Amino acid sequence: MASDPKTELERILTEDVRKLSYVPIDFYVVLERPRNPEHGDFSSTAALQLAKSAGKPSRVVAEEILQITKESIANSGLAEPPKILGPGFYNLQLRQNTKQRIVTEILEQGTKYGRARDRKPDKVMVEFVSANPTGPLHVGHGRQAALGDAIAALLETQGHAVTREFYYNDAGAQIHNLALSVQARAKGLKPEDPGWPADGYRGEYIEEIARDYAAGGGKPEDLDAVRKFAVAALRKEQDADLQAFGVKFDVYTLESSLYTDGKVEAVVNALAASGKTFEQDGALWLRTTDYGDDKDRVVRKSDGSYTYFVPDVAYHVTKWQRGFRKVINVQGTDHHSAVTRVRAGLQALNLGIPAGYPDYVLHSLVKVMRAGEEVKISKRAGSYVTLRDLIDWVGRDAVRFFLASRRADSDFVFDVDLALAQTDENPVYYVQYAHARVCSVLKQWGGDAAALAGARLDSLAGEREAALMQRLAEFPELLAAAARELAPHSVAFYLRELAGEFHSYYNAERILVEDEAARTARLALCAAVRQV
RNA sequence: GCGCCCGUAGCUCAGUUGGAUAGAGUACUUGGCUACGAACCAAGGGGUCGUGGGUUCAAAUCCUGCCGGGCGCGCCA
Repeated sequence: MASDPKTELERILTEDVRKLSYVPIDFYVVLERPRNPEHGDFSSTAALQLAKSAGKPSRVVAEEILQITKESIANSGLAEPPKILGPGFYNLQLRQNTKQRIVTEILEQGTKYGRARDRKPDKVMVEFVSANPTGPLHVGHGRQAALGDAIAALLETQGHAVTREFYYNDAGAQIHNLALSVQARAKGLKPEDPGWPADGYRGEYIEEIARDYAAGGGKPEDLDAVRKFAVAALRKEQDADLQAFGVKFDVYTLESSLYTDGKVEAVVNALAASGKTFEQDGALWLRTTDYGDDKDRVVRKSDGSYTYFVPDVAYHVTKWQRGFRKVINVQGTDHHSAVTRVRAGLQALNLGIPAGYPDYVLHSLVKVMRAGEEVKISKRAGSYVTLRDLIDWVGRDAVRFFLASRRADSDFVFDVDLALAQTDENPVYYVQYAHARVCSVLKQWGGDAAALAGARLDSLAGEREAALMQRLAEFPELLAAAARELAPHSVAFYLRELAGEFHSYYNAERILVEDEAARTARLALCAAVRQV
């Protein structure tokens, strides 16, 4: 199985360069892609790195590298003779037919192109959204849904078996609060009235749920029935929102199940047995400071109940016990204090869980702008903008693309007017348009697209064609890096660039030219772009 | 006050084992449809990379002081 040109060239260069007396035996030559096309397709800064230990100017080292490698490069047939530029950059230009191979490869591999060939043994979980059923999903949940689903998909491209999981609190004080709020509404109270629950939810949806509850014959006095009805209604609404957003989960885990299954109690017992706990003021504490926390944490309160921290640790123990050796939690930065705490709890249990388990992708909150002002409320939820609002305003695809196309930890301003007024120039449509154009030109051509994999590609020698082919060749490496860094935004940027280079090519060159060989070669290139 | 994160073009943002002249989109100016989708393209102006030091062949990137912003600091969840 032939490796890609870059890997092959790195191997050849590394082998040769190590023959130089001053080069360490473990030195690797790494090829980078220069921004400036005049610097070739690949470059190495090996000479600059080695100059010091060699005791020679970097330019001299570069010349020596050039001499010792030029024969192997020529024999490989992959690249033109190397060149030295500037202070000692070693630059390689691929031969035309080396670049052209990528088009055939993409068309032969189809949907497999860019994906890892081998299955990874470790099961991976991505936990995201995990909204409590106390209200409609907000834009922050939307960002999590877009990020989490994209991260899961990225990990799948690398051969991992990925589980998408949603965890929610169905038993805590917030749920009780929800029940009291709906009950108050069912009794005819309004948020402004005396007797309204102290921290009650005030959104319009509370009134709707109360009305539906009464319409179904429910009695306001039966708080347990109110709670069940309200939770079911909100779960249903959240599920509908996620479906409208195109996100599906494999597993839902309820916090209450951790209590009923004895998982929470088991964790408390294990922590107490670990020797890492102590009693103070009638409460049981865990020395999380031993694991880098800034203060110790209460495990069991003086009234005998547990803090939220305990089921959280118990939940992550179940992830480990279910065989997930890699777990990614997508959460808002407002949860970052939980990171150290949860990891500390897991460490204290002595189960062999690594110190950095689980991974976290923390995202900043989304600020929604409309008519030049920040939108902080919505009709339905009251105190925040809902995911449903965004979908209704600008459409599902645009919202997903936007929310996943920014680094998670950057603050994000979502300007609704911009997305609305300039729908045509939205990046998602720009990328989709490139795909549509390829489909259209293939349709006009009317030939058998499957046969393009066998097309002769010699005529693909133009500058734009070379740029496109190189961009296409980067895709597998890009996917791997994006998966490794849990950074789906880099895929969005890549697609923007690929689409841009395609549009530029398409405008400059006619695809359906008279000459048959040139025509099929160009169509093959277009089809490869479409595939990626 | 302490901890984590952020500060790059008017605006929204890329730039991650430190590399060559810091890039896109948007907005603005100008040009391009009798040929494959103008939902597009081509060209132009726009920068003390918050700021002062340090590390080195090389710093937007690493270290550090300061300034500004976000989030978190409960026997809440």
